[in-house]
Amino acid sequence: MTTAATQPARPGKAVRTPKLRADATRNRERIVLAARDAFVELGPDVPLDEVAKRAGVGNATLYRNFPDRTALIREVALLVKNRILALAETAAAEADTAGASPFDALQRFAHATVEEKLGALCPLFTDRVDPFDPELAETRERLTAAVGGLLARTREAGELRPDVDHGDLFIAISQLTRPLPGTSCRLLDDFVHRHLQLFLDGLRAPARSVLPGRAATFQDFQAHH
Amino acid sequence: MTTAATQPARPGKAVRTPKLRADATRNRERIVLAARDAFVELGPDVPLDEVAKRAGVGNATLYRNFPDRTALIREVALLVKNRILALAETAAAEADTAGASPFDALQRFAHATVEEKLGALCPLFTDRVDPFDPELAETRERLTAAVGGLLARTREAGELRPDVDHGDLFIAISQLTRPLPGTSCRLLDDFVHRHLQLFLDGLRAPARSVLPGRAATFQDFQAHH
Amino acid sequence: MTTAATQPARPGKAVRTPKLRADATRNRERIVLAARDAFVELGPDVPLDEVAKRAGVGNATLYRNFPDRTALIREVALLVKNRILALAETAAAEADTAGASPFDALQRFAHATVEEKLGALCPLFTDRVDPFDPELAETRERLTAAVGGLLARTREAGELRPDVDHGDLFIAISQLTRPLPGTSCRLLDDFVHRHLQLFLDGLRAPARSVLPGRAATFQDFQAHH
Amino acid sequence: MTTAATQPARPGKAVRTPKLRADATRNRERIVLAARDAFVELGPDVPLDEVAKRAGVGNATLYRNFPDRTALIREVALLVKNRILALAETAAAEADTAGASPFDALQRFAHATVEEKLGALCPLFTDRVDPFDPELAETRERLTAAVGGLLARTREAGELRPDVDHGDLFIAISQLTRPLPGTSCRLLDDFVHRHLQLFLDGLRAPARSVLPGRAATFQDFQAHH
DNA sequence: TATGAATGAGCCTTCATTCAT
DNA sequence: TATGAATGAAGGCTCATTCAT
Repeated sequence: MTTAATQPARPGKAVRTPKLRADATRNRERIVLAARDAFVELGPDVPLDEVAKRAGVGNATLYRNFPDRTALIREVALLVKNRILALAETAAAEADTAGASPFDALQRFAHATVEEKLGALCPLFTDRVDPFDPELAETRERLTAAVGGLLARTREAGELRPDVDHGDLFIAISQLTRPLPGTSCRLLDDFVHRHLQLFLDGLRAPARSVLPGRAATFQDFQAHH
Repeated sequence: MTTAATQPARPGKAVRTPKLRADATRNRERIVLAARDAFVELGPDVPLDEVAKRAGVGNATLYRNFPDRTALIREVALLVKNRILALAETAAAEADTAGASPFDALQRFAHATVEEKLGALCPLFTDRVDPFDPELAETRERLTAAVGGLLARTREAGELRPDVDHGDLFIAISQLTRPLPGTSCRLLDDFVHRHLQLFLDGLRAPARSVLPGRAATFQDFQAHH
Repeated sequence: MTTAATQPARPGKAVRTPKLRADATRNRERIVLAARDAFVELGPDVPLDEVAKRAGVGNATLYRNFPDRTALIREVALLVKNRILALAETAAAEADTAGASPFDALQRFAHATVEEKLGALCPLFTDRVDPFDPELAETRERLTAAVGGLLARTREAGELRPDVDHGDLFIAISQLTRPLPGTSCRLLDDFVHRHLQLFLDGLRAPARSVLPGRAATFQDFQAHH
Repeated sequence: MTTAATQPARPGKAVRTPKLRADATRNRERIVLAARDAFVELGPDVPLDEVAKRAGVGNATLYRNFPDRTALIREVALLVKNRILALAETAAAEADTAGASPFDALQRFAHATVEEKLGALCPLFTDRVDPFDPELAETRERLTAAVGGLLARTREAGELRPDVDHGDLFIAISQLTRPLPGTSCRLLDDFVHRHLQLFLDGLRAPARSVLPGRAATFQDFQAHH
């Protein structure tokens, strides 16, 4: 989806070009996946040589594809956000199903993002990706829309306290699920879902307190992540 | 002779004897405070030269006082834990006041730990301090006792859901209030108290869900922090 | 594929394949030789940056090839021991020649080791190389065998006092020829062969004294060097 | 002997001055002795703080007495040379005793210098002390005279080969007894006297070889040590 | 004067990034 | 294009030397 729409019809030398491009694309993907895993396991300061080794490519190949760490992070961000977008769209659909509890869909979505390592990867997104990057912006908008729909549906069903917004959800999820640096995040995993659930319980209507500050929007989440 | 009990009453030359030592002690303190702030702002990998610069001393002076990063972290941990201990003891006392709501005391304590940067400093405590350090152990025990009393009181008052323990509180607080590395944590501060409050709302009795896993004890918190 | 046996007969592109590797190998060799010379001239604590500069490479290149000082020392040790082994084997052959004086061969060998800087490099071998390193062990065994044969032959010829062994020879040679640290060893060279000769005169049968202690074996030499 | 001839007769304030001077002198001596031992055990690069600690004084006291490492080395050199001078004078006297073997006296002297760590300390003397230092020069001359007499006596007795001189003796002794850097010199001590004896056997008349080069004088030894 | 503390310079090592094949 | 190698710029830490008490 990233750099896809290449001319398949061109004759001549082009016949060999797609072959190479397939290889290159394969390499790109392996690097991005390796980077995501390395970031999750070793933290955002993992040496890029380590990423290259995990991807099974030379370090220079990594640099050829991603001129610097920021460019690689951008790709990981895109990957993760797209996967979370898919989860959000699924959850939104579930929430719209007749007879279903929108809050249940919301909860499933929240817990599912943990598996996508949203928390582990958030540190990457901070002030290291261009906030005006168009492709990221598009994903962001679609994610905002999907989660916005989900929340709206939940609110309409009277299950969500009215004084919270998308940003509150995302910021809190990413905070609660963020592993300690240098720790293989297994340690935390024992309690992540537990504390996330406590937070979700706090989101449920009726509100049990008056919240300080204002509701966080997706903009606020972006500002951080 | 090492630290405090210098003759307060004696005038004259006697005041000059501890003078140099006073200077050194002052330096130690400045370094620890600078370290705490630097850790909070720049994360646990902040160059020690940066800490020295902030403290206004040469880097070797830092190394003279703290042979390595671990020793410095230990001192910061001690400082922070002692300050939080004081907060916990205050809160426990408030909770015992007739007519007061123990949960209110708990909430005030939780929000107060944010100002002490509990979350910012937790990453330091992980596998970087000796878990058997006696001084740290003592502080830990006193902290466990104080918070344990506070929670017990709250539980007895029927304000706390029964399926949570100290560890849940500390782990979640430290996660929710942990700033992103490299971010001046002002960004997060806008929402920290808000999301902490949502979590506290989730802690209130009656429980709104069945929590997965088991209650986290202070041991679990220590294992991480 | 690693080192040598590249197709010598094949023309064309095949010659280019090992090219880069040849470059790297060349670099390794330059580093080892530069290290040997630097160790000889400046002593075993010479800054590795100095070695890198002499080799004409960046310091990180040195570290890429030799992860630490020990690894570099190991390579120098191997180089020197192999060169001395060659001398010993030559001398052993000469000693076996009919009509030749085995003691003369021994003396030529001893003086030749001076040019190989045995003494200059011995300090490196002490407790800085793994005593169980297999490659070093093999060289050591072959060296022991060659010199042992040479000494046995000399002893049989009645030219060597009977109360000495290999270790006495090696320890004394390395001591007598060891330059002062920080001294370009030219100063010493004027007298090294002279004093070595005096020592060799002392080795000659018949013994002119009763030696204290016991004969030093190659093990003893290894223990030091 | 170094800074001794202080006016004992002066009245007035001077009565307290000698007291202090005695203290200071005591400190100087302790520092020099500690330095000698530290040099022997840890090598010529031992941190001066280590020397100060061994001497039981603050590091600044060391610097007050010896402005830099060179000055301290000079004092150690003086101390050691004076002690060896005493040995040489004793040996010369023994050599002159009717019926005694001058070569035996020479041998005893040579072995005795080992205990004075001549070899261990020689590296200090190299290009780190001023060759024109008058006090050192005086000691040197007296040492030359004493050993010269001893050698002359031995030569006259027909026990010493005629083609060697003082320098040969001193250079070889210091080489043979020099410990490996970083090694507590116990390791070497097992064999030092043994190899020194072999060298002495080589010195004995009649000469068993033609020596290369020229006889080394005390000047040559000084050039190195 | 003697001392503990402070300082700056230097070496080892790692890592992001570039180069040559 | 993909690769292994090379590079330089930091950061951690030690030590000789100076300062302030």
